[in-house]
Amino acid sequence: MANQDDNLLKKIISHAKEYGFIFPSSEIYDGLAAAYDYGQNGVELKNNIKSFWWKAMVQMNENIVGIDASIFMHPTTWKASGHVDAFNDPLIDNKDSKKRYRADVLVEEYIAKIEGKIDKEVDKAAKRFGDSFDKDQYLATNPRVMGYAEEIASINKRMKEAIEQENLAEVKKLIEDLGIVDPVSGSKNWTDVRQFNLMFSTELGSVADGASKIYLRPETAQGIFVNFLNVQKSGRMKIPFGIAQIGKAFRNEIIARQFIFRMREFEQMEMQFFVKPGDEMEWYEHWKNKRIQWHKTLGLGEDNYRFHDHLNLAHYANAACDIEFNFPMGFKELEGIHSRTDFDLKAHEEHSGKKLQFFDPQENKSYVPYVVETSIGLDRMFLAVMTSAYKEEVLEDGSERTLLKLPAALAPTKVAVFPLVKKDGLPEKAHEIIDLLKLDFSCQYDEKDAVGKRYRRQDAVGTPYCVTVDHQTLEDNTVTIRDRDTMQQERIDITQLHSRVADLVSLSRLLKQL
RNA sequence: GCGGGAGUAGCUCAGCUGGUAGAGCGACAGCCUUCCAAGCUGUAGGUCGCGAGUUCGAACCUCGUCUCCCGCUCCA
Repeated sequence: MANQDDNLLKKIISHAKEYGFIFPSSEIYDGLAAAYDYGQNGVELKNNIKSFWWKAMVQMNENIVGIDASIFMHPTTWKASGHVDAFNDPLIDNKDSKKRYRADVLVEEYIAKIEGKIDKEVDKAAKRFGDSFDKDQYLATNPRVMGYAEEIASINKRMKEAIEQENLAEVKKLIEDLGIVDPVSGSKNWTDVRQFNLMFSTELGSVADGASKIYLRPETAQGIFVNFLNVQKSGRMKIPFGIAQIGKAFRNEIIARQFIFRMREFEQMEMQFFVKPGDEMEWYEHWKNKRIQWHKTLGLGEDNYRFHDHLNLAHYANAACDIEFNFPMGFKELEGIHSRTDFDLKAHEEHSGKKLQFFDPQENKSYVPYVVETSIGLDRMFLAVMTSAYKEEVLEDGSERTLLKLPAALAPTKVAVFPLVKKDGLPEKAHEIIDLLKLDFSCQYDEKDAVGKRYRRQDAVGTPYCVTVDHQTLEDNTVTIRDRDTMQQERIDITQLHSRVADLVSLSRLLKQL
């Protein structure tokens, strides 16, 4: 099973490359780890996924609007969001237990042990001296306690200096000098200390002293939060309302793996829905339902989805779940739905000094709204679509075909048009048909090789419909239209072609089902 | 980071105990004119991941290095 699934991922990777969906980044220079480029078919599929999401979220909901915020944001944004403090850790691994620790935490724990010793001395002394015990005086005069205190001060000083100078070798040396052992393995077999920064930083030249270090955003959500007031005021938005955004985000993952599933540069489709405090659970349930409905409408297979409720909640959330998809490597997170409380807006109020509140005319008072977030990984969605679409079929005659059963509305090419043979005016007629269709649908023309081979080529890139011009076409203006999945053909009049195709491949057909 | 596997044509791979590269599919051009891959002819495409070393000679042996895949670790 595992092997088969490994093979499936490998096949999808090869297929994606061979047919222009996804290429390894900078391949001619040996590639760049975990970065991928979307090719000519990939970009179409990706754009179609975006479009389906955007229309489902923004166009279909009167109270949701979209924005496109800058990737660069004021550095304080990330202090407010908690990203700067929470993910700037010196990490160290124990080679025997294979456990990873925060180096500063190991040192703090060591200090805590010494503090424990001081406390013991204090307790002992308190018993000895009885009522006349003066703790402060004892701490200031007892030689043993003073020794401990000095040791703590010295460790703290070394640690502080090392961190400030970003001298990771010194941090390691400190751990070695202190003889700190792994609590699991009991060994002192440590790796070097490495700084783990979740966020990519870069320099912004023109910003004044000290503030020139800025980050590439690790999530798009903050671009929405900092624009909460702008959108609410300028759009005259009333609670409850939402702000949607599609955009790139960057995370320096410790390990980026599994094709486009976990990349350091990726694209998110997020919507933050602002609600009245107290209503958040109702809306959390609402969006759980809405989002799973969106997925199921695509028809990738209902069994391929499941919810996973978070038991350990993040610092900002009071409820959270994932929509997981059955990827080749198993069920993995595809989308997150989080009830983020008022954590973010409050944090931005504190750091910016601006009121980020909504005045409720009914209640005649202002409040900081609560937020329900839906956040889906676009690249992961792409992989989910590819995973469910990739099929190897054995046909009745024993021959095989490889095809992508993409939802028609997402397919990079909607219609391929072929002349049965490339003479007798058939190619010209085929081009006329393309001119008729290309205003609304992405089309491809192909006259090379036997027509069966051309069908297979289109199957491989997921084109849902192929139209073939034959000699009869010249007589009665009809063509055959062939369905990718069933390989069945139907002969229809050219004048009906446009409306027929529109009906089959349109996004609105899916949107109606939401 | 640790452990395992792998890098040869666009894809899948072969290449013997070392003798300076092959196949199938694919692509392109042409022939044929045919409604579901595999008819015929021709063409293009590889400093065998990269760098050293051993050797008269390295895709093959040695060392180093890079990249990819899988598992563990991390994933607000």
